[in-house]
Amino acid sequence: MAAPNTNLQCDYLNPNFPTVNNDRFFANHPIITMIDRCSNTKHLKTIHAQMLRTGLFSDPYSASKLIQASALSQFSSIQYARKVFDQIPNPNLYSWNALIRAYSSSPQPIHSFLIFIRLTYEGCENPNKFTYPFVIKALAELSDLQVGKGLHGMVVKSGFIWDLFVLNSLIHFYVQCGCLKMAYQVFLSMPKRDVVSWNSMINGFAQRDCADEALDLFREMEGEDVKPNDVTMVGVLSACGKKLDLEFGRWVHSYIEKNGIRMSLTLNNVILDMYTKCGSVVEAKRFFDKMEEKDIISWTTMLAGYARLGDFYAARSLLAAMPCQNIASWNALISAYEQNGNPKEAVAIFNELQLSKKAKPDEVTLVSTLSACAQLGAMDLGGWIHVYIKKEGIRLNCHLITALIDMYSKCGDLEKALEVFHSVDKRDVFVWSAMIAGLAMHGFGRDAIELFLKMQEAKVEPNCVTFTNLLSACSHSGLVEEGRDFFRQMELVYDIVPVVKHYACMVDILGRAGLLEEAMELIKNMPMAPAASVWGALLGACRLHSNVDLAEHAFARLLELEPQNHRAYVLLSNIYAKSGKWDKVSELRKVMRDCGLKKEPGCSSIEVDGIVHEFLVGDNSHPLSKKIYSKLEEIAARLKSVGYVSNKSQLLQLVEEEDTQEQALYLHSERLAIAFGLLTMRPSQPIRIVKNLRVCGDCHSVAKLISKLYNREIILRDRYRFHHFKGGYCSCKDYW
DNA sequence: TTAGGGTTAG
Repeated sequence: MAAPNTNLQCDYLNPNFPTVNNDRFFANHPIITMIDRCSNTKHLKTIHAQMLRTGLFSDPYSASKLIQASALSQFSSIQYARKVFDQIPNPNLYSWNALIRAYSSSPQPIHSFLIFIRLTYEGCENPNKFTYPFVIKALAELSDLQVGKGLHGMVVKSGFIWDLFVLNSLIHFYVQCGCLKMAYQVFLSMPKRDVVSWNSMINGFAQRDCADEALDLFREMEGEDVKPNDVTMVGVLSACGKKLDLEFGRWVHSYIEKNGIRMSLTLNNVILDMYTKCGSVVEAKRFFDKMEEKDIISWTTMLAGYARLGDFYAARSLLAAMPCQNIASWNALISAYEQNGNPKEAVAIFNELQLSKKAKPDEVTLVSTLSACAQLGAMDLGGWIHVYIKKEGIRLNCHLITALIDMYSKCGDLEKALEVFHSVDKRDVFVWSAMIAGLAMHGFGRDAIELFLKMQEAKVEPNCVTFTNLLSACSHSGLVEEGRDFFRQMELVYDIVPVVKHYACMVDILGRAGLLEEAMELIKNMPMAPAASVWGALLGACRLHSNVDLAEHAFARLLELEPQNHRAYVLLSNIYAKSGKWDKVSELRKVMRDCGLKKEPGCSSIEVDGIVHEFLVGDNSHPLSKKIYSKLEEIAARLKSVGYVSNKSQLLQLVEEEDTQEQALYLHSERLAIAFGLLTMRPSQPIRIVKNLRVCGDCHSVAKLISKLYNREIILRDRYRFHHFKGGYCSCKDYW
């Protein structure tokens, strides 16, 4: 490169030199033309130095060229660009825009907005059509709806509201903030839409679980004079994946090939993802093998496909075969295990990851593992993760907060759950709903309702999950009138149409309270077909209130939907037993035997020093088995000494929990777990037990007595709720 | 005639 002509310095400093009104006066200056040919930071710094020496840097146009290269080129550095910018005496609008743009896609988009604010105060020109798209993009990154709406207002006032780029950025912004209605409103308001407008809207719908709307929009787009491109197809395929619509997905795949749409790596990955999500792992693998270029996302997508289907062997092999792993690859495996009902394996993979140090756990890893802990009732590990989060300074996002609240609630430590809830200042609908669910499952119905009111004060809109949790709170606490009110308000006040789940909750509330006729009336008037859960709730209520006729009806309907539902048989059999219809009991058992139906074996787990111990009914496989059984005998003797007589009717019934034909009551799994807890845990530690089935009446009475006789707190989670046994009482007030 | 917006895995 030739040395720059330093003589120019004299010209520029010469008072007779023409005044620079034309911004582009130095456009052809040798130093400035060098900027365009510059290919690395070192060279750019040399040019910068020359510009300072020659005084060229004081020329706004020349400075803006330098800003452009430092902020937006391939070798750009936002820190350097900022330094340059801060030295410019009078930056022109181009320089402001370049910096706003660079920050908008940087890790700190907030600076984009801060510079924009400075521009409005200090700039010698007003923001233009190139300014708004980037500052709006920054606000989209920040998901700051309030500020973004303000900018939308500024755009309207400034007259740039009809600029295609500005409108497209607004669509994207509203989508990012989850305001699909506003995004669509902007979309509809556009006099002209280009492919980016359509893409933003289609992808917005696809991302926000409105797959049908996304696909409808794609069909509409086909009727317009805008050709879809690879980005369009990414949105369309992601909608297919969400809808599990394999047939349409295949059609889209061939559409892409027929129309010669550019096959980007992203598009390839999304096709792969669509096949795995729609359950066609064979087509996915075929496609994967044919892909010429694969990145870590391709590998992880394929791995997640196997894992979701439960083919953990194939998933693990793929993890081993990957050219490089990252935390996402491990997350795919952990979350698949966790969501497939294998929480123990999920925890095992998490431990393996920690030992191997092949990747560092991130928020997703921790959320999945916390959820596995919640399922297992593994509070030691859950608490350890909480400490890890604090120690590593990991930012608590709403996902993590929700997972922590859920973990502590389901592990029986409601106080810790509440502590987490109160310690944060940002709570979304999931955080509130998780806390409501926590209070509900521990029997604090009134507190759950109170929290719901606070949620409204905080201006957080409830969703359908919030109402499921609220109704379940009413059900566990026997709050019939409140339940009826919430059920009515859902649609009227909150515009949330009740789904089957809500009806099942409502049947449960009415049924438990003995309002069986009203429950039946509700079922008759349901706008959709009653699902098994609805009949199950009614059947449960019939057991509580010994209504044989209605039970037989509910049983028949339930079996039409789920012929293999063994719990239904057990429930009906118990209803017969309670009414002394022993012939019916044996008849039902014969049917069960003939159909090869076996009841799920009762299983209770207890975590001691970070290790989860599992006990099956009548289990003697535990290394401390002998000690456990002698402890049980000691317990039985102490119970007898205070006049306790076991509930024989529980023995005669085919109890929902265990087959008492084979096992005496004191072999119920929760009793083994309690005995083990008494043996191994410090007296100050509450005994926390997780059971897969509902606790039986006799074990419930025994647990109450043990809590008094041994002065121990026992916290038992069964299939439906929590029981806190303390001083001879249970938190459920025997209403469960 | 110095310039821009939209996309995928967990």
